[in-house]
Amino acid sequence: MLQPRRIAPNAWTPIGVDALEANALDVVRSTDNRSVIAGPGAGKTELLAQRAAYLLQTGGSPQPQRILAICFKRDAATNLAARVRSRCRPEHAARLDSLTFDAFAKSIVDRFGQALPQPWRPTADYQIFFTNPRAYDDFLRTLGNPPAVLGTRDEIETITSVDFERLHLFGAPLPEEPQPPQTVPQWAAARWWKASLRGPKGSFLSFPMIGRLAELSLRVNPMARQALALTYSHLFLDEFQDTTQIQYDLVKTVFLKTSTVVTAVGDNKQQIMRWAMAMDKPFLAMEHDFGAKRTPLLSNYRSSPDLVRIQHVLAKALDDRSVKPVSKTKVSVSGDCCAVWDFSSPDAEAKTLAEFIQAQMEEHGLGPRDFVLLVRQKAASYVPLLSAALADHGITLRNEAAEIGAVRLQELLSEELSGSVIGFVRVASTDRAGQAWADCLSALGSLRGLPQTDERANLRLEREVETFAAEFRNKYPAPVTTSVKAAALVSDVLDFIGRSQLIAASPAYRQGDWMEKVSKAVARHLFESCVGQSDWLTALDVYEGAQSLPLMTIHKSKGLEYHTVIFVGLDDGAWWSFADDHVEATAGFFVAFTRAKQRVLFTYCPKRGARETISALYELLRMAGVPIIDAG
DNA sequence: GTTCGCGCCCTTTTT
DNA sequence: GGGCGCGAAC
Repeated sequence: MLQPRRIAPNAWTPIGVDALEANALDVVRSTDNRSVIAGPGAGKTELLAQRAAYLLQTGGSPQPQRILAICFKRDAATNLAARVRSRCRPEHAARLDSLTFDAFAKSIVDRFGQALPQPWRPTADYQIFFTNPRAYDDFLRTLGNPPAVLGTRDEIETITSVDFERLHLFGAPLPEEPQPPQTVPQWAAARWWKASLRGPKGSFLSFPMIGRLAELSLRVNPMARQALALTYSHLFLDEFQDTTQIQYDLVKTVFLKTSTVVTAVGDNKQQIMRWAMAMDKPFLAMEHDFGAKRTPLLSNYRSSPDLVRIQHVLAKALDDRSVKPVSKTKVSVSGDCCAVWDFSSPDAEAKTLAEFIQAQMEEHGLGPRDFVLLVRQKAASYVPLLSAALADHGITLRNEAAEIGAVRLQELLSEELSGSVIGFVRVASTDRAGQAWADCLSALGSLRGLPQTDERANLRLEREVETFAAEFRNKYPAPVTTSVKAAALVSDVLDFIGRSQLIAASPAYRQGDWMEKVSKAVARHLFESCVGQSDWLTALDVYEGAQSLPLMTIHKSKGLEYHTVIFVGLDDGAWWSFADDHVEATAGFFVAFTRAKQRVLFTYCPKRGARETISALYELLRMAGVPIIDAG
């Protein structure tokens, strides 16, 4: 369905959905800054997708201006871009830049970083590293004595890695001219910056550092700043509750007091990244600084009315002013939509759950991907018992966080390299007219930088792929049987695509040995997925987990939805952190609960811990009328 | 070799 | 809060 080139604003209607609630439509058509606070299932990403379509199709974002959408996670950025592509003409969709915060900040440093004041200027070929608290501890420990006028070595010992990162390294925007340190922590922070910017092998930067450098490089470069603000008529900020001070300062420097219209969406009740430097009250800051008008969304398109009622009890505990959303779906299950199941042993628990899931799949015509097993932490430790019991009922369990060599399964699947290899295996084993061919050709075309209009080049490419597919079928007629063969397959595909093309499309592969690590992980996971499979398409299903029941942590489940959520282990053991920060832990509980469309089950087993520390969570469930059932 | 005690890790995104 | 690894002490 090709959308028209231009639609009059008053003739525009939402695309691909039945309707949008009044407030959502108001935000879609808004011309002022907005902060959209909306609970789970309210359609926040969908709202942004519709707004992008509206602005692009009605000329609200006039040519040649663009829309900048900044998300927190890669998959969210990809997802938003895909939704807009499916609703708009290609030339419209191409005017949306959907990026992660880190990619946005890096692009600024790459463009304007060489114009930074000399003391802050990184080398042009800077490398990226990922921080962990240990890195700060190690750095502080190996630091020499501070200048005597500032203090002593002992003072360094008292700096915690959290304070060092949040307060001393990134607590405030960088000054144009580095100031002489007045305190020992300031001296240590200055040493960190210097060591990172002026290393023997060039600069080594982390993303928080890149964020701060990006902000400074625009602050000292008004021309660049203005050019950027003029490029973007509109700015979208997704998952705004997770915004860090560094990211917010960057947004302010670029877009404050410009004509760019800002739309920030998120949900304070789902703020579970505070320990990762998320701001305290980002929406209040946005409303204060940008004069953003708060617009709540009041519908829940995900969960049944029964679940929404219970969700509201939890929501009240997180924010006593929260308003109960209106459920837009119907109940489709019988029995309790939510219950706590008590078990005498993890063994009994695994058996009962496996039986229940199989029965539910049959009763409601569901697949394994309609269910999720959620845990608070250490997913791998739950795997042995559960996967054995599930296997007895013909269900395969998949730990989404399992490590395949250096790469986590969930990340592996979103890697360009993995997608390419899988794409070629699919092409070689499916009909020439199928979707796989079209996807593969367009992906390869853009990797090689072929313009879509160059018919001759595209035809040549098509013939090249046909030849390669024929060779491939010859060499790998059936799923690979050895890990050596799997590695050879991956290598063959990479040779055909061209490693340098892949690197150009995904700069991350230039970094260190990341490409090597991902290739190895793809080969290993491919080999493991082929075991016992007689045809390629089934093996690919195993690779992608299309027929497996997912197991993951709450954090991983954010943004996802399932027919039935089974939370395993509602006990003090898994929720040890509840005592430290019960607000963030309750937000985690809320995120877990709100993934469900129809049913939420919690399991408890005394062997794993008491339920004293988290009695507040049980009290919330009791208040909502959720029964505790002795399940065996 | 075994045992004790201490400290650390749990939840994570990002080119 | 509990489990694990590591080094010291026996």
